[in-house]
Amino acid sequence: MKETFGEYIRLLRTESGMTLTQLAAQLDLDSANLSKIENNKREFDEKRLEKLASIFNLDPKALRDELFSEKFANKIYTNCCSEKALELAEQKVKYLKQTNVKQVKLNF
Amino acid sequence: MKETFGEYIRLLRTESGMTLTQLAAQLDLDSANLSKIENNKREFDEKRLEKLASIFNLDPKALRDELFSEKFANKIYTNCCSEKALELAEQKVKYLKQTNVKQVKLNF
DNA sequence: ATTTGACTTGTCATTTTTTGACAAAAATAC
DNA sequence: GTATTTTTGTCAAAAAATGACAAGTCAAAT
Repeated sequence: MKETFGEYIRLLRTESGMTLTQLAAQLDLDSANLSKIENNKREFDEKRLEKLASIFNLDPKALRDELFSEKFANKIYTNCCSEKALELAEQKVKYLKQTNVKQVKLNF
Repeated sequence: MKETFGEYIRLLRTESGMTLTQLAAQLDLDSANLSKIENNKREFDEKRLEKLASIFNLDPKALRDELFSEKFANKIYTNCCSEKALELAEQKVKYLKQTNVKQVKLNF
């Protein structure tokens, strides 16, 4: 059972005793928007992943997986597709890697 | 081992002896753009899922899962995040459902 | 060799979505 | 009370997806 990415950030932030404004500044972000992120009203932008990781001394790779898992879960939750999509995705990743399909990079 | 969504459409189409133009017309889509979809250069638009399912007599639910799994796999493949994200996503979906978090609907 | 039909690729204006920014309202602390 | 922190709403600007069309390749048929 995992919290959302926003809840995770909030946890990290409050544990380290920072205010929204303080963390937002470090992330080069408006505090109002960080608030929305923590409350699942906005997505955390990929481009701030590295900075977030370094602020809290987290493994950037792991954090990236956290962020994308968030996006996947969100997709499933709000688009009435089943968890089966996740299993299928696992197969597809294998297929893509094996065949080296040139795939366009899409933005979620 | 699964083909991409585009390859799947192409399979369905050629098996039923249709041309790009014919299928595109049924999907209310430009044939050039359908070509791109089949070649993984564009995404298939969600709003055409129902129509696609009915044309080929497929289960709309299953087709939807196929489409989203495609998006997930694509994300992982082009964004250097690991398959771990899929497992994490599974947990998160459970969490979201359990806590009924109000989540914004985001577009991938 | 030319035509025809099927498919591919590139481009671009329009539309849609996301983002950053700011103001103002709640909530919380002092 | 006032100050600080957080939340919410809004909106213009930026970014991304989409539809549309022109021009290209290729193979088969004649």
